Amino acid sequence: MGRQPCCDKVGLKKGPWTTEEDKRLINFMLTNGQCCWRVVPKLAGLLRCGKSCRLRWTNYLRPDLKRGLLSEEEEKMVIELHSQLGNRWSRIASHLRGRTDNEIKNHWNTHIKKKLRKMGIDPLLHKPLIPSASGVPHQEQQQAGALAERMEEQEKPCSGSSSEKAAEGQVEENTPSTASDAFLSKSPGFCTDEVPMILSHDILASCASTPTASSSISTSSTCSSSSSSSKAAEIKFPCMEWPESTYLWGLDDLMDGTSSSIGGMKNLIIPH
DNA sequence: AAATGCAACAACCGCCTAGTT
DNA sequence: CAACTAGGCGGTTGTTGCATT
Repeated sequence: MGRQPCCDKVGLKKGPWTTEEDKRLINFMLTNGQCCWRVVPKLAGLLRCGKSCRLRWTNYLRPDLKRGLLSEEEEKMVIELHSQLGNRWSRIASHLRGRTDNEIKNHWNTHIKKKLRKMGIDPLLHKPLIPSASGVPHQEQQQAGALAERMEEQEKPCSGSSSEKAAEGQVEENTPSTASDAFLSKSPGFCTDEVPMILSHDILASCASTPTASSSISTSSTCSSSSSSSKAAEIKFPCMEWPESTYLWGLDDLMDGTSSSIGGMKNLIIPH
């Protein structure tokens, strides 16, 4: 037989996370680090499934996350990476320090898509939009098919982790071939060669040492449109950035009045 | 000031892959 | 090797807050 089921899904809570739940999860993660998600809700005293905890942690509670809108540079990077990788948000996110796949996906759907369309660039294929009599949906359908073919071609040489490397290699080696590529190439100094990969030891190192790029950048260049978020940005916290909800209950509360929990952060293994 | 519409984003759902027994 | 699950990913939906009427 295989593993035990992740959760019985009976009596589990759904919907938005409460402050209390966030607090419990953060406390647990700080104390124990990331382990088997299946046991996290049980040990943390949460009526959530492990999947939900993982999502909440990776997308919102992780201390190394940047908050607020993507900067112009980040947007360019996303467009460039999307032109090469398609909707592979997690892979795109891995090139952007402190950003999650969910965040990038949302930003793409709400901001970048519109921007590109306004500029006459198709957000799917990164090529100039061609007005067709049959309407956009049909056109997009064709383009989606073309993209799929393109992606397949990119993936052909190998599979699994090796294909991942291949895709990344292509990102670095490809010359501008699409409209958005051309647009991006107009921006001097932007090059995917310079895109840093986030490795777990980077994160750990940044938490353990000096304030990171995320803590210095996010408060200024990526300030959120919401007033509450900018309120959160006013509060300084050494070497890591916490979401607004975290600020609300106070650091003493969160850290349990000890610095040992921060030390515990060193043991965290953060994916991406 | 209230109602309505829209935009942004957090969270869920379902599928896929890799790992375990 | 087959059966089964955990974890991860991408698509979609639901909720919330803001802007406009």
